[in-house]
Amino acid sequence: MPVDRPRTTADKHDRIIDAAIEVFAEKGFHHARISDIAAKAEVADGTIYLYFRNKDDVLITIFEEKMGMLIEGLKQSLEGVDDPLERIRTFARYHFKQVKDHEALAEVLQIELRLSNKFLKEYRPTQLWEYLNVFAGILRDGQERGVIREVDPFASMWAFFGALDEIAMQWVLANKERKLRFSLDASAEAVAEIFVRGVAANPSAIPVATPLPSQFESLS
Amino acid sequence: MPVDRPRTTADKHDRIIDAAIEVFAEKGFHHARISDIAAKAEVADGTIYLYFRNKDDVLITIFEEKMGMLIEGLKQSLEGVDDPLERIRTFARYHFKQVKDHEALAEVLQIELRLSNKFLKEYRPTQLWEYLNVFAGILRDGQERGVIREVDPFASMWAFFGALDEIAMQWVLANKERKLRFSLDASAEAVAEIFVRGVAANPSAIPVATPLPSQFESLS
Amino acid sequence: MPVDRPRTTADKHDRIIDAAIEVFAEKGFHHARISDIAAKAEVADGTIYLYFRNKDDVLITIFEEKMGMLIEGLKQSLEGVDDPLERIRTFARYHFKQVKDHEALAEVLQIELRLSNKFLKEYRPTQLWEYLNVFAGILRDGQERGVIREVDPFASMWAFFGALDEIAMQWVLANKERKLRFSLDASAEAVAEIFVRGVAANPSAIPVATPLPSQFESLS
Amino acid sequence: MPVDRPRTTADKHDRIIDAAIEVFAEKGFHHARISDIAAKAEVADGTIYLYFRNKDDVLITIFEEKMGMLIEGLKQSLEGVDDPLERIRTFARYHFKQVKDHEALAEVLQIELRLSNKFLKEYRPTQLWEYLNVFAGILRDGQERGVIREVDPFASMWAFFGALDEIAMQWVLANKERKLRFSLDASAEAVAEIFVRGVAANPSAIPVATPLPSQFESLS
DNA sequence: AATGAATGAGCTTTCATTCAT
DNA sequence: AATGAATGAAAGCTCATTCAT
Repeated sequence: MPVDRPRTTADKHDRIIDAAIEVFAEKGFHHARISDIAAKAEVADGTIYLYFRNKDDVLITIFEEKMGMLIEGLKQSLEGVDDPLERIRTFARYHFKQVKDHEALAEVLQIELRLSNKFLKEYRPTQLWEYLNVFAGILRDGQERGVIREVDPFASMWAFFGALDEIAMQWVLANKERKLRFSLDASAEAVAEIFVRGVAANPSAIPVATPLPSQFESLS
Repeated sequence: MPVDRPRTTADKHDRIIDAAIEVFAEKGFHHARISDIAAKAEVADGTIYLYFRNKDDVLITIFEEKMGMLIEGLKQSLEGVDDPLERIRTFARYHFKQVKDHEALAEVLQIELRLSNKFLKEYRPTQLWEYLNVFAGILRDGQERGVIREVDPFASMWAFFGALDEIAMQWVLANKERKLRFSLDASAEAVAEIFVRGVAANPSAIPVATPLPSQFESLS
Repeated sequence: MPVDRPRTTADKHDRIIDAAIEVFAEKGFHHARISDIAAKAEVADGTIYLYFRNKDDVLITIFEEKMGMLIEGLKQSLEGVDDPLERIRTFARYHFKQVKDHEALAEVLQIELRLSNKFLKEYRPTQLWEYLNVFAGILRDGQERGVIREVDPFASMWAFFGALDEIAMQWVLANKERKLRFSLDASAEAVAEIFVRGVAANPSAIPVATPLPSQFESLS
Repeated sequence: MPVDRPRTTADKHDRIIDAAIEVFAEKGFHHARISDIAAKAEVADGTIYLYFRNKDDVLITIFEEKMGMLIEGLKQSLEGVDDPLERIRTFARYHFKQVKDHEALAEVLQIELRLSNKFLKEYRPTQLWEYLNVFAGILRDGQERGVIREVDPFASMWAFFGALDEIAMQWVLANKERKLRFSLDASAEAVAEIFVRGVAANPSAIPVATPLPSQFESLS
């Protein structure tokens, strides 16, 4: 019964991923050195290349694995919610909650990932589409039920994601610089409300919610 | 009427900017060499440093100068339009028209600019805020007139921009790879319609437009 | 009668030389830019090339002109001194006095000049030889008079200069760093005494001077 | 008994140092490229940076390691010599012998090292002080024995080194240009004799040596 | 599987110098 | 004589990746 085998277990893959998230968040993808990640994961530099093709692959893998988890979580969050319009709200709330709950990961996914040539220009983010397809599915379902008007699910889905993403981006950047952060919760409601009413077949039937206060003033 | 005055005029600044846009769009910011830009602008490498601090400064300057022009153009486009909801539609149409009309520039502003550490992490894009403030102004004006409901102008503005930007991004990326492009015109209408209804005080009064067809299928 | 012609006089040559001494002393020869010198001399960059072949030429000219003055001064200092041994002492005292009285110039001549490839490897410092020949002359004269023994004037001259120069160098470096400086006056006496006795035909006849105290302790 | 083991041994440090001495002597420190050194040492450019911080560090390391050896050798040379005055002569002879026996190294230490900003302005040449302290030690010992008069060991030490160094410098420069070289052996005796008599308590007791002929004529 | 020493490609930027005005 | 905008050469260093052990 081996005592003191603190990190021997072959969880090297995970250790590298976790180390990379921290290092990328701290120094940025471009300034992060493989040797930094290796040191933090307590493996040799070369070992990283047994698990990943190259530095970009580490970043991409972070994206894929974490997106997989996010998709799972999203689906779970939506499980108990039936009304398509309420599902839209749930989606927005879930999205921002993840950003708030996983700062380092959010920084990597929001910022560093976008700074990668490979990701932006060559990679097909299948996982992202799957994530967004959940939204398109909500719309299609709502359209079948007659709750949502005839909107193009694809255009709407990208617009929705763009809105969530931009606000998440601003929040992460502000958070990174320790500037006064605006409320992500309020943002979730605001964005959700615009889209709910924007796609609803009968927007007049939607009860007017009192908007949560205090938004973004500090940024302009 | 001077024919063939190849490089006499002291418009070196503009020549460098224009050359840089082409080179950045073609090779990407990171792979673009100063000497590439200099060659295309028909100046010496060192001359670029008489007009710009460094490579990043060239990129940032492209952003600032072109955004200045876009803001001007946007304001002109809105001049004849009175109805706040119609102004939202005009904004969206204008935004996408610029993307379509200036491919190289759009590629630089959509892609290369985002790949710049300096821009993303250090630069305060005042011009972007000014651009977006036009949208916030539309909302405030509409709220005063009672046409637009109580939405947070800031959150809405970022959501609106995020939606436009994401779709523009997808279009530019698809365009870059010569993949079948979806219709930006249709997207403009779709996004505009969501936001118009999303922020309208009385959405039921908005006539249902027949959505333009054919969206995004090629991307998924 | 021209009023207010502060710098119009065609003393540009001198203005450039003086500016260069200051700039070289302050930033070092390598880091000094021609434009720095031009700015301080209040002339255009190109103007410097009307008066000097290149940057090295400015440095060399400083050496030549200032050495010319030093040689003159040295000869004047020696004028009233007849005894060859005393002339050696006078030489040493004069050398160190110049170092102490002209800090910026000393820094340029002691440090920056030596850092110049051109000066060290290509230039024939005729002026330096003339300066040292004064010492060789003292020796030869002393030998004719029988006061100085059969030493090789050339070897002795370089040894003497080396000794003066090394101590001057240490003092300038210490002075530059604002470290506690040792006494140049005491050093003059010490070095002079070694050489006086070292070359004297009859050293026993030389009265033993009480050495000045406090030397160099701070440097080791 | 392995013949032909060209680069297997992990003596890369030494190989780089030796290559650097040759390259620095041949092309000068400033014109020597890292790739030149790497090629001569038969390692990759980057390998040099595994062993040295930068180009200056290579130069400084040459100084430190070689000075360490010189100090050792000096101490050995002095081992059998008891008389302080004779020890001074031994010091001078040793110094010049090293210059003559290691031409490339002498060129680097005499010339290139002095052309280095880092070395001249920032570096504290501890090893040099140790080398010179040997001389100061000789003086102190001689003073205790009453053989050497009351001279300041510090001033004398720098003067002695300056004298040796200047003559070595002139010889190396002349040697470099293939000009007629003067005799370093004769110079050793000449300089030694000046300092021996210069610091001796009883110079009259020193037998007059016939000076070695032919000095320096070719230089003036 | 793991290591880590070794590799080598890649390019911005400065600034002395020129020369048209 | 004077200007100063324009030129263009030149190389150190980093670090992702490899591969012998």
